[in-house]
Amino acid sequence: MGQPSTRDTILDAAQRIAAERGAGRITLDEVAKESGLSKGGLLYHFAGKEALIKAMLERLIERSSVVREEHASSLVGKPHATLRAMLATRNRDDVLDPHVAMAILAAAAEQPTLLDPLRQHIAHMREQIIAESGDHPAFWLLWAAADGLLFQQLLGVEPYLPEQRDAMHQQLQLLAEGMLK
Amino acid sequence: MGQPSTRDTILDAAQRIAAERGAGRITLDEVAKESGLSKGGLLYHFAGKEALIKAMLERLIERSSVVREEHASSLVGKPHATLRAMLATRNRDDVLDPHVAMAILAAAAEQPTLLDPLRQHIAHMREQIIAESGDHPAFWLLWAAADGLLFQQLLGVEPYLPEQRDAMHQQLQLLAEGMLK
DNA sequence: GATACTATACCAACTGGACGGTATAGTAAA
DNA sequence: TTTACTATACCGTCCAGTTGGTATAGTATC
Repeated sequence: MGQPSTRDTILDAAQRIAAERGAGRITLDEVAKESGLSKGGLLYHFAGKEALIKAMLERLIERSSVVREEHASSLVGKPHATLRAMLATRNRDDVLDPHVAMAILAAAAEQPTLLDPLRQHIAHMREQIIAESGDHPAFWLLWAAADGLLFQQLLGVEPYLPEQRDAMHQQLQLLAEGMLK
Repeated sequence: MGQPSTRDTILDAAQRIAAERGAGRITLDEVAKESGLSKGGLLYHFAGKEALIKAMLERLIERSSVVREEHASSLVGKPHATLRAMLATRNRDDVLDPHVAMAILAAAAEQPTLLDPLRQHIAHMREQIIAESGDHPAFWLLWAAADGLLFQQLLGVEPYLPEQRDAMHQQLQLLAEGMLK
């Protein structure tokens, strides 16, 4: 593996700030300092703050796709591979730091179009699942449950105990097995 | 019914701004103007912006509680009344405007303790459900699915089609009926 | 019933800091 | 000569919060 591109260095820095100091601390000045660049250098790579956040989101989507597709490829032959892979990899927080997710959420609150790349990705996955498994409401309900567990964790509003978290995801997969069979 | 208190007038104004102009437009100046008060007058009633948002959240919680308890009381005798009521009233957006929810989410991104009233409310509902129905992971999974549908709607990241939304909620309640028996 | 005082509910103007973005001049490497 | 920066200074705007004051209503006192 070669050294990361400057772009990635910047995105790493932005993520580090979000994770360690909170979503609200992602300012151009701070990101520049954290990435060891000047502000001018930072703005050379990203047209503005919005572009920076959008790039963070896009990288996140790509990475989670890689993880999911990796998992899906281990399920070859079995039915509902994409759906299963989604449910199985949704809770891996090595790919989505809560603080980073909150940073994107906060930005999306003021700029809804920012989530467009995500919406596109979702539409794509929807198509893939339909092609693989058909279009049944139960599938979307499983998806919603997975999203629910994720959002509850992100916002710290789980009704269950923290140590139950993994059990909840297992439970969901168990339920899915039953429904998909 | 008497005229609303100034506090409520202010909270109404803030919600209106969020709903009509977007979450990012809730500034003290705008809320003051919209509520027909001066900024000083506004700050007489709320110690600061955080207090204002917190009050919005608290009023939202209270209102949704009223709706839910109303529904629950129509289920007297039947088992799992609270859980059923939660699932049945979760999708009523007359009580939670998406933009208002986003405003609170955005604020929570920078000030996580802001959601504490919500966390307390959740803990309370958890206890109530456990007392009524016991502590079974399946219950929390139903809750997660309801939250998932809600968050997907708030963020506009539903995998299903918009016109399927109500059907999804019905589907969830159907599933719940099966699980709760 | 006039006077003094207090609490409540505001208003208008201002301050100060944060922050996104721009500008400029220069450097180093390929 | 283009690409990829550094360094620094600066601008404009937004916006939370402060300050010092006013109007009104009520209460207590003499």
